Amino acid sequence: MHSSLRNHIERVVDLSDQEFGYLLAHFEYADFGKGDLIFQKGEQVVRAYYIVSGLVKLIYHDENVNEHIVSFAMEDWWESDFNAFFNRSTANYTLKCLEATKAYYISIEGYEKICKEIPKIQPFWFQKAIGGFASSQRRILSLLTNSPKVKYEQFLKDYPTLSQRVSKTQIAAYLGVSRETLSRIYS
Amino acid sequence: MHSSLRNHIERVVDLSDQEFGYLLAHFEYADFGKGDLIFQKGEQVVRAYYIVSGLVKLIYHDENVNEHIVSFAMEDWWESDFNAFFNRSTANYTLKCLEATKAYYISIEGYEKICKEIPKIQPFWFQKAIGGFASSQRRILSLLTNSPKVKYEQFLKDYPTLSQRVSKTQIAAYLGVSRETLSRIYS
DNA sequence: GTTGGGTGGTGATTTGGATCACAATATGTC
DNA sequence: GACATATTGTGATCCAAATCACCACCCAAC
Repeated sequence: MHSSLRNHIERVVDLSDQEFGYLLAHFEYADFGKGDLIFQKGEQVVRAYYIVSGLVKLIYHDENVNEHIVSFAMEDWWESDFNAFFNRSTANYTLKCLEATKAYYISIEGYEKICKEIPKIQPFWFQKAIGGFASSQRRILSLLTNSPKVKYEQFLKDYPTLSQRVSKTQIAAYLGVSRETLSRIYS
Repeated sequence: MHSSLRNHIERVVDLSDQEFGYLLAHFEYADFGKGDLIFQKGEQVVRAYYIVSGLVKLIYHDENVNEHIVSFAMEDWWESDFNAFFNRSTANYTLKCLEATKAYYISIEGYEKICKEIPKIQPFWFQKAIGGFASSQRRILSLLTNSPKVKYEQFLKDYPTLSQRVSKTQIAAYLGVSRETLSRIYS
């Protein structure tokens, strides 16, 4: 259980048992059912989630209530409306479970406390942020550049496990392609 | 000259004269002409640039040598192939000047040294990273969601000054819309 | 069982935007 | 000044993908 989170962090920075214990004390653990909303657009308190098991999607609803997928996240990934989280503002996105999901979560206060008390963890967060930024840029380029077919192939290549757990409908929404077009690509 | 960089950083963290002096010693200053390539795809040493004046674009060339615009950057913005920079890998993108540009730049070694010697600067970098990530997500949503017209309107709203300095052709490439379509939007 | 929501394949039709083509200004530079 | 080069507008044509419309599943809930 914890070991998942600990291993995850220790891929970047080493922690003593004591340090990890202190860190863990700032997290809480939650269990969500399939279809649950972890947080919704407009909510005040946004937390950052480390997913132990399960699968979630971060979505944006436009004024026509169409749903757009900002990102997926599964085991060993972090997810949140990070803009809202770090700026203590209200959520712009909604986080919904596609599968039953177990996760650790932390508040912004907890996060800041940890950074202050265990400063050596800061590079860990920074690396996550850079990774997220880089993969967003990759996705932007894919959206700008690629045909639906290539977008889909790249998705399969980049996220082989994810692509087997998410419905084609969801993948289509993520790629910005209609469900029908996606279906016709590989048939 | 320096004051620009100093003000920029001090919007997030306060620095003593001594600290800023130490920091500045790790930067170099460069002057580029219009059309110059600051770095190119495939290059080994990638630096991070703080732009004092001028305007640049970060571009990606696909296999058909079509040019796609990852981002623009102007005064008071940072730019680099940050993935290459932080991972010490070769550039995936090319950075080209759209105007004559003056910039401070730093190597990854310099960056790491500063972080170590003046740890209180770390939140500054982190905030930049989060900001970049959030705006990338916004752009992804815009690409997924909006019509060319709305994309353009949002661009004008988000980057009023930038939109007056960049040619329509460049804006069209940034938005993922053809030059002709963009032209027809507002005529 | 049966009802119903989610999923996925596929045909027919429509359309928004790409592409092609050309003209008219700028802008630059030798 | 004159010649090349970017920039923008605009018409005509084309096509890839969206949309609309059905049907066939698969499962989960009652």
